[in-house]
Amino acid sequence: MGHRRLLLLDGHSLAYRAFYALPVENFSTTAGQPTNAVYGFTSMLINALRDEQPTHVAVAFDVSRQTFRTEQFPEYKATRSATPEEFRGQVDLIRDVLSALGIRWLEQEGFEADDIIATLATRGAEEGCEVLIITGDRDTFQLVSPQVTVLYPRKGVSDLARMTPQAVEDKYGLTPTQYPDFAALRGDPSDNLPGIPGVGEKTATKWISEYGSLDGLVDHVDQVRGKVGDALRDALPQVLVNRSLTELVRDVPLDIDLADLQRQPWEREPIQEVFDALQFRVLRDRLFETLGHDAAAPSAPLAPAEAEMVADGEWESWLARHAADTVGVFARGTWGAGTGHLESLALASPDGAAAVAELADLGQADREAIGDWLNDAARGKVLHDAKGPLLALWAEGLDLSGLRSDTALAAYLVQSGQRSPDLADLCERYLGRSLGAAGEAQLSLDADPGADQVQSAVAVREVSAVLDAEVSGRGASALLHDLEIPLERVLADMERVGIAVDSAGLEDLSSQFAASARAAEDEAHRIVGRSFNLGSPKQLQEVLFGERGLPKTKRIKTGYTTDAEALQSLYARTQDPVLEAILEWRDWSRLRQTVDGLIPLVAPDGRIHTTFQQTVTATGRLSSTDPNLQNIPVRTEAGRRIRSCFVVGNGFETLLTADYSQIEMRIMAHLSEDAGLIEAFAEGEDLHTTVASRVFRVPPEDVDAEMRRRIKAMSYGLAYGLSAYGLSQQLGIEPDEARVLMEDYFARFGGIRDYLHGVVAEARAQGFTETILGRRRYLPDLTSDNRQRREMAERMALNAPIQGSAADIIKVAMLAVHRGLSERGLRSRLLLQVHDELVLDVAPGERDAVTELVVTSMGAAADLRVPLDVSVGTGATWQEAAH
DNA sequence: AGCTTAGCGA
DNA sequence: ACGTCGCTAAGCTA
Repeated sequence: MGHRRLLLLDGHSLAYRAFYALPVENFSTTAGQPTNAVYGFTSMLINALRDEQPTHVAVAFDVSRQTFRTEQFPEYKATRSATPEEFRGQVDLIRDVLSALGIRWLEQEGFEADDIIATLATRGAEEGCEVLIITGDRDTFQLVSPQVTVLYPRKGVSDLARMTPQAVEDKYGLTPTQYPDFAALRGDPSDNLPGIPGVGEKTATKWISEYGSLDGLVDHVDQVRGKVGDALRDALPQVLVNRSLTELVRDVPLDIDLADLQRQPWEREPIQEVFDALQFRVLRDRLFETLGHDAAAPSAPLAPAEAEMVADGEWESWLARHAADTVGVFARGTWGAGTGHLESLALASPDGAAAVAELADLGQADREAIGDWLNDAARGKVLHDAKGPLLALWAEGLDLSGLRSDTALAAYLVQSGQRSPDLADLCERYLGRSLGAAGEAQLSLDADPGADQVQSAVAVREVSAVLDAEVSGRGASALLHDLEIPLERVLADMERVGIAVDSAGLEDLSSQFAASARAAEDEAHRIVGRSFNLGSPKQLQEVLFGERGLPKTKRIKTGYTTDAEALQSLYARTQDPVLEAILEWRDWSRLRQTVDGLIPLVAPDGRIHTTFQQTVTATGRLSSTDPNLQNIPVRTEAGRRIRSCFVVGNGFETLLTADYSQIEMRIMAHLSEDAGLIEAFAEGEDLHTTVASRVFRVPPEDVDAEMRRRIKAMSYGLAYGLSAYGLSQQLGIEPDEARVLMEDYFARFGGIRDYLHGVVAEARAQGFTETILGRRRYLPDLTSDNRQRREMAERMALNAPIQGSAADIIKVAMLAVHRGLSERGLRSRLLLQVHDELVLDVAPGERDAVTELVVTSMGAAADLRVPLDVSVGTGATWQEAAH
């Protein structure tokens, strides 16, 4: 066995050091959680792992202030001020970091972290380990020996003094064993240990070196002359108390062996997750760099598969021999914006055979053989993120049937909430193997250039087997195989088709919006009397709060907010005309920006082909990128002019939009089984008016606009975990008034309150929430000691089943619509999904059939305790089709 | 290049 | 601190 090196850290002391060394305003998450202590601690830890290369690591924490020392001396550390608010919670975050890194942390009731460290250091040294201790507490200097070194932060978190026996002597003129004697004489203000009047470090050192130890000094205490001698004799009892408190306990009962502290192979995923949550990007990269060089770290590469050379004309027979169920396929090529280009396909057969087909090199017969195989639904394939390859295949005139699984979709269902999984990550996680090690071999000349691809194809096969079992174990097989996988093809189709736009109309809007923005900008500059960049929050703050002396708004990281809400309230108070001009400029330039973002994305076919992301949201929704067509303006007249530029396609009769009305409240009614809410839907009148009439106990006709507005905000807010405070803010009423409103609401709709409480309790017990189709969202923070994190998780738990079930339902509807169109031989086609809305191009003569199909499909997508109401509109533009 | 602010949608 | 889920653009900072 090689040389063992044990690294011990004092969690609390280092966290405190970091907390005071790093400005909290520079270290917090966007959610406002301070992270300076976590950052500083983690940074020190990473540096130590890198520089010291320990084989064993442990971190010790204090449990509480009550220890055997406070029993002996109640004043011990009594003058320490209360823990600052910003520090609290950060220790838990440090523990999260340690857990992710696989590093053990220890605490023991009645003892301080120092005692645990002393115990482990003593044991380690006895067993022949080299021991390194990082702590901000100088009492540990007594542990220093030839085997034990203390690393003591001089200042900040990066400058550590290396305290060897020699270094202790150089600094204090004393040996490490003499140090606690010296400390007892000197006293320690931070621990509230009194010193001796007139005796400082100099005298204390002199005495200890003269008499060798505190015991020696006590034996000769009568010989000490002068006033300090009297002071010493007076204070002697206290000095002895000091000495016993300073002595570290070296035999704390710890249920742990040195072997338990051995460094574990690290897992990328939990580390990624924790560091992402803390928003430690740089630190994360530094960590991976550091750990990447660890001997223990990298897992064995996936066994390299030999790619067979398939001769010209031999593909049909190769496929017949090898391509049984289920072949891993890895496509190389490019794709996006509804199209693509395929370079090659790597195939990995279950019999171990593998081959690569370079599309450009294929003869006619081979191409047909591969095309037939791809199209044969009876011969199964698995891919990773098949939507892109599917687009590329289509662009090559090929197609794909028999997609048995998709590792990206399976991984998404198993661990949503994580960023979209790439194949290498999955390989690492589910096979414990690394992917891409073949890349090194590629540097040599005789390396097989297809090795990487083949390896990926093998990985897809193997990962898929593990993941599918995992999915099945969670009861999510139907969700994967009957919903997400078939939907992938529907989305590819929607992307391929795209939606037609009126490019000239967009160009017009761009110049109109630009002109209006310019006018507002000129006006703002004129009022201020000089030119400045309206788009710069920084300059805007200078102008508003500096030059014009307007009252300060809500604080943000970089000063004071200038968001629209704040500017409007400022305007209401000050009537400063520049605020109007700024807001107007913002509106126009935002519109122009939206339009200018669309124009370059219009494809040569006159259509915009967005990309739907199927594996990014935490709740199961789709998202849309390049461009995002799920946030095209609709609320203002000018915004709707943009919608008017999305038009019916050439050769089609009309656009059709269909949306669910109040789907989230309907899901709430279903899940909560609240009789009142179910009845309110059954009545079919205006929902918010009906609910308001019950809450306010007045007939529906007496519900005025304000009552309806409040109830609507309340109803929707509930699904998001709205607090009384939040409701009061939104409605512009007092928190007490909002609280009364909530109480009245729940008095009539108690089922909702019970459901909301229940969903959080259940999620806390199970660790996850579930949608009506069994889509899970894991929320480990529900049991966090950190209130902010816990409450955030609770709101997510309230919302996820509702938002996620709505996503499930419209996905089911999309499959039904897509299938219905093709089964009925209709030419109309799905274009867009906007969470609760579908947009279609309707072919001539198909309006009634499509309307019927869409309404039926959407209405029947789920069997809820309330009906699913669908409203439909048609028109030449997206705007006209709205209803 | 990455973070922050702002703002659009459901 | 105080309602969820997204995406994009611009300015600013390193």
